[in-house]
Amino acid sequence: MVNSKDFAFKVNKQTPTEGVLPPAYGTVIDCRPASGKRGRSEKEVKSRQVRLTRVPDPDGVDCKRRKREPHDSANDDGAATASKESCVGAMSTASNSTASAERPPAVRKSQPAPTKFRRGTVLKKQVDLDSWFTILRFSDPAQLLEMRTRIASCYRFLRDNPMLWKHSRDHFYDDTLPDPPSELSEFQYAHLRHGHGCMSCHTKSTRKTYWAFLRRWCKNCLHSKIIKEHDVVGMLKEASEEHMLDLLKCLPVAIFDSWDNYVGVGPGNTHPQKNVYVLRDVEVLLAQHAQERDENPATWHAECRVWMSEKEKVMQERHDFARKMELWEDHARQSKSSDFQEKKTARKKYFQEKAAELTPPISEKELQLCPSYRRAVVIPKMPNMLSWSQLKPKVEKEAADVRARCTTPDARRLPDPFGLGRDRVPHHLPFFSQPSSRTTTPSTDPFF
DNA sequence: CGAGTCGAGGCTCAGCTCTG
DNA sequence: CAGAGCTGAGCCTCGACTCG
Repeated sequence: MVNSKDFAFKVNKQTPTEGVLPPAYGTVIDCRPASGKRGRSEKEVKSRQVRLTRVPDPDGVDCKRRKREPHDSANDDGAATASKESCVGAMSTASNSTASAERPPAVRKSQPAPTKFRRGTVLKKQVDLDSWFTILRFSDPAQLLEMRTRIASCYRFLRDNPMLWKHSRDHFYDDTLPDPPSELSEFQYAHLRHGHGCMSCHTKSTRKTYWAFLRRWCKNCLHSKIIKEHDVVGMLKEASEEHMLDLLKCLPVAIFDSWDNYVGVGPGNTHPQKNVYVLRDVEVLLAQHAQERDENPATWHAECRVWMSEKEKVMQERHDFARKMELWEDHARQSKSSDFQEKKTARKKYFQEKAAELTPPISEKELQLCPSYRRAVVIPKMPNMLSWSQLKPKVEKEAADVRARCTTPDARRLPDPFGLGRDRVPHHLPFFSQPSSRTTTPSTDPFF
């Protein structure tokens, strides 16, 4: 920020982006005291935004340091314009400088200030739907889901624009997420990925989605709904012994381990893993099978195979998708975990370096004894000056406490802080140096 | 200049997942 | 199957910023 007599000139954040950059601008904030004529005649002195001009500095003299010409002072109202023109003039070539000098100063219409959002204040100007579409295309799918479920006015818009979800998904996950199967809408897909809560008993904390079943259930609900393969075979045999094996292929299947934990999408053949189905899926399939058979008894024998192959195709698509999704989740989990580990390591290293620079320095072993440090290094975020400034006073206090404890006459009765044994205290630490056998009183030196 | 707002980061805890 | 580790939600504090 540059202060120039009654004006504060703030350079707004210019985030670098791809492609052609928008013209840089700053905000001129009018700080003149509302006195004299201005204070009475003008209702409101508005701050304004102006474009910034890149000024080459061949002579090492920039616009701000330019000597003020006598005619400048004569025209105080046009000071800003004149100054701006001189900057532009410095950038212009010789050929166009004359032309630009002759041209009357262009009156640039100041941009309206961006709308400020205030809690409890309804915006007067509505944002049009095209703008919303563009904004939401680049939003986090989890955020879209939140908006669709919580904001009534967004519900229809998000419901009627499936491409919005797809673009948001592709953009946010960089095209790495598998496309949903045909039986799943984009919203349902997002709901399974980002939603929380059991879809049966509505337990809030459930997060695990069983992609083989396209459902998110808590463990209790999952176990109450599943049925083992030999029971399914019995049910199918009872309905249609002839088509039993084909019907089995029309059902979503998952693999469970010997402790009844979900392993992944099925079918699996390795012992002791077992194939598990959802009872409701079996019941629905059998009901549909019976209905189709009863509606067309004459042609059913011929149509049965077509009907089942359609079902099988859908199920195959689901299983392929579920496998891809589980692989993706595995990969995402691993990369997230290694990313967190890197951040924690960086945090540890940064805090240790900063602690070593203190007076007196705090060593790594001392840090390990500070609860605040131990808590701080498990937070999976990159360290910065702010996080260190928050940790520093706590660590200094705790390290001082540790030192005080270790030097009191009772210290020998306290648990060994390093677990190294009383005679093996780290001698490199100044405050752990062994007291002389002749001195029995604690040292009066604050740094021991 | 004080009150209000907002976002970032710290911290805790319950529930979930992983591993042996 | 149990325990360790991870994760996200919720709450809190603090500093930056805005408004009246």
